[in-house]
This record gives sequence, C-alpha cells and structure tokens, in this order.
Amino acid sequence: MSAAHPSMERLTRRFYSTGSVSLAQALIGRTLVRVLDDGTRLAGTIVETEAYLGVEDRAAHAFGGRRTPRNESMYGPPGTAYVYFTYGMHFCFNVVCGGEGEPVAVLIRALEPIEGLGLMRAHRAARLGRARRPRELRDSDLCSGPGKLCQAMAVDRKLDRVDLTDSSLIWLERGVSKGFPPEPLGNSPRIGVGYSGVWAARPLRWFVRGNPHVSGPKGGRVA
DNA sequence: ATGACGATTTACT
DNA sequence: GTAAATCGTCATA
Repeated sequence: MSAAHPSMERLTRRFYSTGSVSLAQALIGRTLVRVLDDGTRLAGTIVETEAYLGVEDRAAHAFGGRRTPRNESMYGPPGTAYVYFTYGMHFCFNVVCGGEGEPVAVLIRALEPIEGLGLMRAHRAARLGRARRPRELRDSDLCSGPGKLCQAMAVDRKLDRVDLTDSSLIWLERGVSKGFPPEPLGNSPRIGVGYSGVWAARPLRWFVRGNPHVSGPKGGRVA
C-alpha cells in the first residue's frame, strides 16, 4: 500500500494531537478501516462524531479527573482507541486526542459503509431478535449508531487501548474526497447525555446533513 | 457485598 | 411514543 493515493494515508499521531472539538469535525469524511483476524477488511466513512472535553465535561467518562481501569485508555497518547462496554450489551468506539495524558476523546457515532457490507450485515443480523420475520437489513441499518457500528465492524474490548497509528487491526485513513464532507456540517447537542446538566445542551455533535447513515430518525436529527 | 446506572438498540402499544 | 433487554463498572458500606 503506497502512500501515493491520498485515501490510503493513515492518520498520524500529530493529526490526533488536537482538541476534541476540532478533531470531531476533522474526522468527518475520514475512513475507518478494520482488518479481522482472518484478513477480511471492513471499512466505512465517518459521518457522525461527538466531542468529549475531559475533566470539566460532566458528560465525559473522565469528568472530575476520574481514572479507572475502564477509562484508562483515555489517558493514553493521542491516537489511542478507547472502546468501552455500556448498557450491558453494546460497545462504543472512541479516538483519544488532546495533549499527552489528557483524557479527551471523540466518539465515532456513525459510518457510511464502503467495504465488507456483506459481512457487516451478517454481524448485525446475528444480534437481532428472531421473533420477527428477518427482513434484509438496509445499508443504513449497518453502522448508523455507535453500538451498531461496533457490531458491524467487530469492534469489542480487545481493541481497547490499541494504538491507531500503529495497529494492523484497526486504523483511520485520510480518505476525504473533494467536496466531502459537505459544508457546513450539521451540529447539535450530544445524544444520550441528558444527565449532564448544562453540558447536555452544548452542541458537540457533528454529522453530515441528510446522510442516511447518520443515527436517529431519518438520519440527521436536529439542525 | 450491594445496588444504581449507563456516551444504546430494539421491539412493541 | 414507551419500555425492555442486560451486565460490567464504580461508588458506597
């Protein structure tokens, strides 16, 4: 894989060494690549992100400087993967950023699948209820949410603490084509953080307007 | 040892 | 729209 083609360039430590508000926007349009143990390659374009600001952000896992085995990877170097388990059944994938040792991260909330759709569909279907007639999952049902994309991309706690600048299992590539992402990006309060007081209202979520792979009703939700 | 709680998704009324 | 599913984690005791 030469670096001749821009879309093949892996994002560097330097790229991740910035604040989460900046990175959350810069990650829209980039490509998340996952290579399974058997060599199968899965990939998608990031279309929705959320910034978590660190110790002062009540919605963040590192609020108040909290540091536990669960969120330890947030204290790792920029470019570290932070994968956590939540609601007793879902994983969420984050990219650590900010300064060295600062517990700051960006949550990847949705992807537009571009490679390995068949396997993604299989991964997702395996977790759906069987009570109902198993209708074919649409492309927009594969990665349109933080938990969903982890199912589709086979991201689980084994990838927590992985170095995205060096791993052969998962990484991000420059992957932005001309005219994408479209400006201006959609921007809204973060999802699922209603418990965080004034922080719940801060517009720290970004997404590609009108893109069907964005989470929420008819993909988009709020401005 | 115990209990409350999720950076969610799905199914159902 | 509302509620169930489901369990690791962390604060409290």
